[in-house]
Amino acid sequence: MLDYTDMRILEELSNNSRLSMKELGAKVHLTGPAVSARVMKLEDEGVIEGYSIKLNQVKLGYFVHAFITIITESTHHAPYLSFIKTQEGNIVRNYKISGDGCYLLECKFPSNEILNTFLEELNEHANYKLSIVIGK
Amino acid sequence: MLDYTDMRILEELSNNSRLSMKELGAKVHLTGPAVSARVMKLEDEGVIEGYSIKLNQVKLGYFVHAFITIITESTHHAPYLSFIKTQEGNIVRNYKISGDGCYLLECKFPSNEILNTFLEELNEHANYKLSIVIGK
DNA sequence: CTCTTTCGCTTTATTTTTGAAAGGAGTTCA
DNA sequence: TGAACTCCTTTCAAAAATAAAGCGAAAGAG
Repeated sequence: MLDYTDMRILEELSNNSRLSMKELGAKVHLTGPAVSARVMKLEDEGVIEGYSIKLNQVKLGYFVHAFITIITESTHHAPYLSFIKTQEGNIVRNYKISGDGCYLLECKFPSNEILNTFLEELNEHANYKLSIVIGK
Repeated sequence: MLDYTDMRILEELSNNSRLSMKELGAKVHLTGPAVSARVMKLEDEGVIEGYSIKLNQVKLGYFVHAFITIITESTHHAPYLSFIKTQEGNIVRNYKISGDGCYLLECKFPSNEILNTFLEELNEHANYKLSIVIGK
């Protein structure tokens, strides 16, 4: 289904999704129209879900990056879920998980103070375990 | 430093980094050359770190997505770190964290069998707690 | 207040890229 | 052998990017 050239295309677009079709073609030894047709096929098949940018969160003012394991006390998660919907600016992703907790929440904050406020509000809806990202 | 238009640009490029400068300009009420200049400035400042694609991991054959909290027994992490370097295809990211563990490892696997093999090898270098991603 | 500089934008014009269309080579299958 | 299909290249018109020139508002100096 996906051949080596397709993998190479995905690799190159992962590194730089703004390559022109001509440049991308040169990298994978195809002409512009040929590579363009393959990319469109990958989009249609849903292999490529979208095109995005990598942002420097520190330069956007988010100095704190954290993962929070959520343990909801009760069996209904709605209060927690509606709470995080009010916190979209700080939330990167909310993964439903099996294992040690119900959710794994990846989030970002401008400061520890704001993280602290967040945690206090969070604690009204769920228990948590906090991991601050130090590197990489 | 970053004004409202810059934020709008980042928002639009996050949704679709392959917009033409002309289309992007229309969305933020600028001409092509004007947006292009702003985007180049955002790149030079390092706010935009790169352009990438979102891939459907399931369609690439990765059916299992997991977060693994790593607890290294000894104080030197080198054995663990060199082990994960041999596993690049399965590893999305390795975060150094404070909190419950030394690292948080995000990874993906084609099957539970391959995850199992990975865990057995991992266990030679570190203890771990496994969380499988179920959704979102 | 006026002159000058700077900044950010638009307009214009050239170069480059995209994308549609036509056609060719290799493969499969009857 | 030849029809149908796939995947590519070539060609060319339309669209976009890019470089350059110029405009107008804001800031600073005399």
